[in-house]
Amino acid sequence: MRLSRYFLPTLKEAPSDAQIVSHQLMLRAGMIKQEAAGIYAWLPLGLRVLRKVEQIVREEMDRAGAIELLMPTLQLADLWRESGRYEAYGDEMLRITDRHKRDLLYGPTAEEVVTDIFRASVKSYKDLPKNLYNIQWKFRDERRPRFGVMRGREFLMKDAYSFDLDEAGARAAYNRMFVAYLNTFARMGLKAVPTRADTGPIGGDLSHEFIVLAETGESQIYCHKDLVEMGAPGPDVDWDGDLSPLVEARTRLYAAADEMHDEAAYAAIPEDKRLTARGIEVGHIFYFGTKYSDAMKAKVSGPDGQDHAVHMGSYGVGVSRLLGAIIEASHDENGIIWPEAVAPFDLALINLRVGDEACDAACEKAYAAMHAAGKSVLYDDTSERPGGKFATADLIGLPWQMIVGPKSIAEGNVEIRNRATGEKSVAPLDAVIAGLTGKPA
RNA sequence: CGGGGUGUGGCGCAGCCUGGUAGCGCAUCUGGUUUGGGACCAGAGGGUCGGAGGUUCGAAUCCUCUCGCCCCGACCA
Repeated sequence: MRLSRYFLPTLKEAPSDAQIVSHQLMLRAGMIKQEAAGIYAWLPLGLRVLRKVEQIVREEMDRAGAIELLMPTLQLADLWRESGRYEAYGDEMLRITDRHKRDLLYGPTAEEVVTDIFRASVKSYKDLPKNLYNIQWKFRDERRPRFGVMRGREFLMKDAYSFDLDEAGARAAYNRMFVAYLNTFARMGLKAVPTRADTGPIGGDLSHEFIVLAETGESQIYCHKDLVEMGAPGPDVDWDGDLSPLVEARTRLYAAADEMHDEAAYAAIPEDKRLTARGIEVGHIFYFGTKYSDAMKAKVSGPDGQDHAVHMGSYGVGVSRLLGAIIEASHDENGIIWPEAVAPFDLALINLRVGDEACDAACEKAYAAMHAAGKSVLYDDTSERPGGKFATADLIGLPWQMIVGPKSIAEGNVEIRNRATGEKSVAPLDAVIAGLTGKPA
């Protein structure tokens, strides 16, 4: 993409509304524009990142055996009356009436809809287990939206729902999601700590929040240090096998947010292994038994010939929130530093002297070569001055910057700079292209 | 929802206390000089001061109401 033709409204100063660094940087980098409290338009650069994050979530869900569908944003109130949540949900639910005076709502979550879909066709235990998910916009009319996309009213969420014949099956489904979440966040360059969470009226040990460590996070967490560095199991696990050892290796170590904190258990951790930190909740998984299947009569025939209410779990990832979390975890005083997996473009190609024959030719060559190799490039072909170009490139945080100027190109060289490390080197154009594309010069 | 702020050109702000018809920086446009880390000179455009009502000869400024947005608190992907 040529910057001269792109839509990238960057800001030198952050709007005073933005209080935390990720919000400020998203606005300054031209990723989002606020339309109302907690409601944002996704500008081209922001949308590219959102799509990348979404795709990673999708791939990891698919790998774990979940099946994607897409449920509507507008749901029927009657379905929620059936589950008993229509009145209970309160003011956070955006209620809408259509021209026929029928009560609708903008879905804050989708247990009712997915249960309705499930019960309409699944009648036998032989069709289990199933895990259905979608990545769809949600709306929760928060009392106080804040921090940009971290707590928007409208937000993009991946929500998955598992259906099993019994608790043992549900536990296996839970473990698959647990491992999938570890892999998902790791791919985005995040260290997400699974912390025990409140299971509500269901009880038991099957609810975890995944918290990304970041100084500006909203949650205070207490955990065993080893948990942070334990890493993710990776894709090559036996998804149909017993994943509990992987899960237990992590749940065995203490980790809790302040509302679940147990000071005595924390004190039992060796002192040099204790970690208290701030964090951002990016995922939440839980098992809720037959709460909805009972209320909504989602039953299957079991091997015993009897009807059984299915055991369900739900698994959420705040996709749009993840962008904020990634930036909170990865930025410096100059701007965003995107992990390669989610960067909106692979390379910032900076032409320091647009109109100079040698500079233009070198940039065009690099631009074409990168595209031929399947890499995405944001080519700054504007007549902006060098200082501004560098500032913009740092602000939007692409992993690599190739700097083409008249001084170095006279010797056939360009500069290549890594945004994260700041390391620079000067080398012949072809060698730099080869390094970036993985193809020999 | 309780408490506290705030609203003046695209962004950041001053002016308000003590009423006299709107200003600064950045950005934008034109011309020129420049060009390796947010240039310089000259010129230009852009604001019914969130909205409504009131006081007054006169309101960005004072009063009333209202809307938006932000922060702190209790809840959440």
